[in-house]
Amino acid sequence: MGFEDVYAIVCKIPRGRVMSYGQIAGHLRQPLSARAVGWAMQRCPKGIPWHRVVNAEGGISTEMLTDPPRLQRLLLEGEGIRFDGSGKLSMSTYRWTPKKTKKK
DNA sequence: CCATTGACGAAGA
DNA sequence: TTCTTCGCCAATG
Repeated sequence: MGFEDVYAIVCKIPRGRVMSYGQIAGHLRQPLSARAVGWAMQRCPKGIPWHRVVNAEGGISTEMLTDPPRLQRLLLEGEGIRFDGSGKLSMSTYRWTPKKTKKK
């Protein structure tokens, strides 16, 4: 499983929706590789909607790591996503489930 | 080859 | 509910 697979899925996430690292790993048939997905995202090439990837709790994992800080949240809010008082979004509301690419 | 780390996550305490 | 531990994958020293 190459990072290309990860990027391919991320690119399919529609505007205003999100996916978690573990969810993406699951679609690559490797539900235990959430961390590897995170690694891939950290090195994601430009041009992909990286901000639509959040952790399983609906929280932002890049809060203090972007320039400027909280950039991811700003981008998501710009797509209409609302955050609660804990700085988290509702996964049940915004989670996106791509079609299973039948590529075993 | 082994140890450590990291945009993760589920299970325990 | 919050904090800690452990497992997993890929990359690095």
